[in-house]
Amino acid sequence: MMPKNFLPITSTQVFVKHDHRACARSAMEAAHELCAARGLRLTPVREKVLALLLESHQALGAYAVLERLAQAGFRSQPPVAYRALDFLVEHGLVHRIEKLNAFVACNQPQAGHAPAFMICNNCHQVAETPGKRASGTLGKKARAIGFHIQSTVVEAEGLCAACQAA
Amino acid sequence: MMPKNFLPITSTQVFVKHDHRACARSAMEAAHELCAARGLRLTPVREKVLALLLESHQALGAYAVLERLAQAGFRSQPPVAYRALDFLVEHGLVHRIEKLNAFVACNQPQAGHAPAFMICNNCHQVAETPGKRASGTLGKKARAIGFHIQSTVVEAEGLCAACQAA
DNA sequence: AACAAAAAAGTTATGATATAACATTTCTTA
DNA sequence: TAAGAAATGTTATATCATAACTTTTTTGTT
Repeated sequence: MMPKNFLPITSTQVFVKHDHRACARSAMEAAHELCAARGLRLTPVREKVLALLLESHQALGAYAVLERLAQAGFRSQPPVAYRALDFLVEHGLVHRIEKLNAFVACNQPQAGHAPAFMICNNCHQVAETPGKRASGTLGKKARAIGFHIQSTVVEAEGLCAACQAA
Repeated sequence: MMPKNFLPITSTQVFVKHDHRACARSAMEAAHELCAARGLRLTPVREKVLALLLESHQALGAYAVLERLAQAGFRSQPPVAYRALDFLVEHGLVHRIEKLNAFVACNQPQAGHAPAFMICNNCHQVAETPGKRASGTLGKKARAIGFHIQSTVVEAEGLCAACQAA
């Protein structure tokens, strides 16, 4: 179950000013509920990594995460960050952005199997949009040649509305 | 101009048996003509890297390319491979597959600005399909929020028809 | 409570991918 | 043929990621 006050942020909102405290808090609550529901353990490192990623809508590299973990008193070897990130990605609480070799918190843990991303090259924020698997040209082509899609990467780089204006 | 006998391979053909000699040869001819037309220098390393990638429809990592270059008598420092790959990618003769941190030769150098890829997890071949920039859900969403797309990454992993059968 | 099994975390080491920076050579063209 | 541009040579290092093994913590069972 989602928290009663759960209001998933939409890609529309990521690039504009919003109540980020509430945005991060509700995502964290959703993560806790999802883990409870599935019998997963959101251990201190895992929760901390998620919290770090929820601080902004920017993607963080594994070593940036690691640095912040160390500052917070956790161990500072690469596997510490990678294990937590792997767990969070595996359960859909965090997404990997291939183009950046970096990670963003998921806004709607319950929703998407095939999210797409918009990456602003100026403010470095990343918006997620819940897209369906292979809805477009690619999906059509895949069906045409009998290719069975298991996972997709869909990422657009460009400029968000605010950064175009400036 | 394309060579008169230029028959771009389509994504349909990549995953099935085809005359690969002809496929590679025509792509190389197309590359030469494209470079001639744009005043670009397809130097020996660059041509060799393209030839290596044209040997199969599998993606090669930069260090795999480097190894083969060394075997062919070229220098063996990373920048040798990366510079050639950068050149080829910049001019659309080769594409980078983000999911694999690897590179594939382009089948239709003249065509695409926003290609999409199907990566078979079994035979490791990669098919390119010429998709338009942001034709689907993502493009619609981007327009809706005023996000200006500069480039896209669209990659699907899965199983090609032949590998599903086996 | 005591134990065994499983999961997570600690630790060391290394592998894989990518680029910065500067020197030298080759090509182009005026 | 000299100057500038482009490409290549070379050294060093930055960045991203995982293998492999040990120890600790948690969980489930008796």
